[in-house]
Amino acid sequence: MAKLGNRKNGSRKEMISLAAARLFREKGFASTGMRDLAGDVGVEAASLYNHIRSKSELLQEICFRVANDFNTQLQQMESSETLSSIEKLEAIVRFHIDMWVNRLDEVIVTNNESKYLEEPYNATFLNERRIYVRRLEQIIEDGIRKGQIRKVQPYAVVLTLLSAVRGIEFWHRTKKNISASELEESMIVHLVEGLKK
Amino acid sequence: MAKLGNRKNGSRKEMISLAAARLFREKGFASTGMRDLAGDVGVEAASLYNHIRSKSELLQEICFRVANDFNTQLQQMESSETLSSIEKLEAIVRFHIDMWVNRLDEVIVTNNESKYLEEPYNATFLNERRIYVRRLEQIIEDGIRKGQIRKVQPYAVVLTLLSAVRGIEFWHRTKKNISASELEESMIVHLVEGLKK
DNA sequence: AAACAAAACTAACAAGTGTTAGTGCTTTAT
DNA sequence: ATAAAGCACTAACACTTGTTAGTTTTGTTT
Repeated sequence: MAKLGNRKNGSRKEMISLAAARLFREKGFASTGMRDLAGDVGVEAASLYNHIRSKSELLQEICFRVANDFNTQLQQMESSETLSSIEKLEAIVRFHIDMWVNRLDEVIVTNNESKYLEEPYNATFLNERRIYVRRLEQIIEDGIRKGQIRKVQPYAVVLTLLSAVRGIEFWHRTKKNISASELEESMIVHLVEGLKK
Repeated sequence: MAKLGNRKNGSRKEMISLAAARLFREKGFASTGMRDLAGDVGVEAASLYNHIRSKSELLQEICFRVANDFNTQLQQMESSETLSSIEKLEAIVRFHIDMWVNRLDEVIVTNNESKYLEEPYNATFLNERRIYVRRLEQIIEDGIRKGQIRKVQPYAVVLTLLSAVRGIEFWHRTKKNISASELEESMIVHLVEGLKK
């Protein structure tokens, strides 16, 4: 018998998840058929079900994998005792930019298609997002209290930061005369520099 | 006979378009069925076709109506001879915020669902967007040349500005202890103030 | 009241949806 | 070699999709 977590098994499942992320991004979750996905993987639609439980499961794995990566990095920043609030914020924004540059498919799907998660996953996801925003607000509030950050509306700033990096999606589409690192530096200066006291 | 452009006719079509915008936003274009839409309007699905040509047409009207409103306002700013570059930019960002606050359904559909436009509408739409970005870049380049704006990467700044305001979507979902005008001022300060020389 | 069009209805269509059942080939473990 | 599991296949299911045809009801104009 082939062991569970086999190399072949693993890579097959990964291939499906990868193709799903790309298709969900390009065509949207609802418009991506299992026959589309199967075609991309090079297999009949029914064969996919030897590797996955459902179409929904694919979306769940993508969304929560991404959410988990964001949460993990945030926790690392929170637990740092050497970084200033502004340095934490900058590192977090850089991480977001990095995710949007290097894992575009998954991140876009997580942002745009998470509403198609079945309950209770959808509710859980929205709740996790709310908490994530709250934790970012607290870093800013901390910074203001310690005199490292200008007096701003923490919630408004968090909304702006999280959304601003979504512009990278369009940068991907029309590769301009600007590199990823130039874009990153420009965004950091524009978004974070102005918060310093 | 009832005249074309009748009050009843007009309001019926408007009702359909309005309901479509709301449903397309909530459920996505692909997941919104004509039977869903008909149910919201209070009519059978087939009856919709006395007022519209197709589901696609509804999306086209929403997307190009919004695009047109953005283009019109941009043109007004471009043709101003009294405003400085930074003042133009601020007015444009305020207009974007205003659209995201007051016409959320249409704007979100335009942003998220335009990919479902049929050709050649999709290509036209993407092209119009590209041109819109280009024109914003030129305002920034102008401001830099005239010494009114700091030396920044115009393209990166435009991407950041256009995307940052998308955060308003989440503000809508979870009405926080912050008003629309507070949010607007906060965003303007965060996004535009830092560009001044 | 007669005429006419606007706009609602029912019924149906062809195509596409995610998914299951059942079968057999291929690979791995004993 | 033999048993077991992995994995792909075909065929089919129950359902939903956007849309059309044809008919009847509603409302306005002459």
